[in-house]
Order: sequence, then structure tokens, then C-alpha cells
Amino acid sequence: MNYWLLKSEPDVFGIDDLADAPQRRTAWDGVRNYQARNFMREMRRGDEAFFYHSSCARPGIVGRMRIAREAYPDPTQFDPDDPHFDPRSRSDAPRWSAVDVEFTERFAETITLPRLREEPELAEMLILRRGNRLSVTPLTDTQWQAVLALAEAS
DNA sequence: GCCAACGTTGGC
DNA sequence: GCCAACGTTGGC
Repeated sequence: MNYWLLKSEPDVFGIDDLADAPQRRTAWDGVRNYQARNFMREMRRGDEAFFYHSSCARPGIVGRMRIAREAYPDPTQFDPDDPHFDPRSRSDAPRWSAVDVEFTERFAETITLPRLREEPELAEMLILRRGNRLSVTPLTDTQWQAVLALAEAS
């Protein structure tokens, strides 16, 4: 079992959108960073992930979800009308991957960025490291449990 | 292969 | 809206 953290801007797609989606499930697509893509390719069905709201009034972790389908070619890379269209990606050698995720839980309170930074066990969490902007990052078991404990305490 | 220019991310 | 940090692009 692996643990992940996925960022999304709530104005574009937030955890409520996931909770309201058909089967409470959606494609996590549009990722256009190689390191993030490589992490997505490591994801296995059943892995768990936190949902992080970025670029908003209260950035932080708002809930969790489960990987429902492992990496497959991201359809948006071939769609000229999609903002994530990549004209240099070829259908016989897709450059970008998507996974499907399934809603698990919305936390009662957002675990805010400053709150996460207060937690000694999370000091090494990748999104807290200076300058790290990756939208897909792995978490250790310890980090996963520490965040869950914060969620339950709120 | 170097590196300057540019675009993007994302917190504040 | 600002700006630091980072990734990508493309000329050489």
C-alpha cells in the first residue's frame, strides 16, 4: 500500500466536485510534469491519497480518496480543445498518464498549511519543502498516519 | 551540452 | 498582484 498527496485548485476541481461526481469517481488528468507523471505510474489500485486544495483562500488537506484505476494514457493530451492538449504527444507513444480516483472522505476541517508545518513528523513532507510545486507526491506511512491523526483531532 | 529567456506554480 | 522557485525551451 502506497500513500500519495494530490493537489488541485478548488476553483477548478475541488473535493466537493469529487464527492458529487458519478460513482464519486473521476479521472485525475491534466498532469504535465514528468516527475509527477512518474509518481502516477507507480500508483496501484487501492492506494490512498490525500486531496489538497491549492491556490485558494485556505490551502491545505481537505480529505482523502483511493486510487481506483492505475495509470492509462491521459485522453486530454490528444484533445485540441482541451487546455492540456499536447500537440507533441503521439497516440502510439502517449507522453502523459492519468489515473482514476474515488472519493473516500471529506474532513470536517481543512488541515491548513500552517497547521501541517507545525507538525514535527511532517517536516520532510515533500509539499512542505521549499520551492516544491509538484502536484503529485508520495507520503510515508508515518506522514499518512500523522495527517490522519490531525484530521481526527479536528 | 550550456544557459538565458520564458512560462507556470502557488503562497502570501 | 507580487514574486520566488522551478521546469522547459531553443539558440548557439
